[in-house]
Amino acid sequence: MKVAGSHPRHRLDELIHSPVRFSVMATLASADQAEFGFVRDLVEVSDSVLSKQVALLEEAGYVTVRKGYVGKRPRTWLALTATGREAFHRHVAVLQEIAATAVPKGER
Amino acid sequence: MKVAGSHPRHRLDELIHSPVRFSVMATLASADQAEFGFVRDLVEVSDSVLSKQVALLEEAGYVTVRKGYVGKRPRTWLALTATGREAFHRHVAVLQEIAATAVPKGER
DNA sequence: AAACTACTTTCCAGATTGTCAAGTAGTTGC
DNA sequence: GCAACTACTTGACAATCTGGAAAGTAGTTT
Repeated sequence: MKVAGSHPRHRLDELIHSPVRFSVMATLASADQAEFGFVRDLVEVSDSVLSKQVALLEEAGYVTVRKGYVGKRPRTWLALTATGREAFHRHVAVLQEIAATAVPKGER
Repeated sequence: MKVAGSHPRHRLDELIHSPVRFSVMATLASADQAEFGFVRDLVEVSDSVLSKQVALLEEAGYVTVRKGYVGKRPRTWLALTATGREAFHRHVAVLQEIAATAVPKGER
């Protein structure tokens, strides 16, 4: 039965879909936590872009930002929340679902 | 060795990344061809959105648009080009590569 | 001849994204 | 002790991008 809003596309998480945020989430998903500078260099974004995108992810409750020191130098650590991890996995599952779209023969 | 532009994110195809176009490409990837109306209903977009997005994919050489008739009613068929199919598969591979980001222990 | 089908195109408003420059807060070098 | 530097953060701003609404096109049916 065909229902409005049933295409998996509607279940994509817009916040995660942007390439930068997707990459940041993927990075954090593979580690308990990561330094701001490490993520910035790995994902290859500017300080300002990472800072702003992380603020959005934090607002959404997907990422936590912890500030501390390494010696006397300030350092910021990023980590996924449980919610963020779930949202990321769900988003990836939806992408796969879309990518694997199967149109039955006869229909087209 | 770490090189500028090496994060897989830079290899995402911006044209394919948009949810609507990604869904359209996925649909076409699973069939030889599909009717405009079929794709519109499956992906759940308006005529105008599908028409515009398809025009972009056509310009890029990813999709071909064939107009014909079923009886006396006009009908439009969409299909991926070989280039479009490759671009789609490459894009999906890059998404998987990002999703599977592995940060070595010790680094973070 | 008016309505309808199957799109296409234009106008437009709102949201997103990135760059660049300036700001903050504390630290180090001369 | 003050200018420079580190590690971000914030603000101003321009460039898209996207989608909705509505009008347009071309041919068909009632």
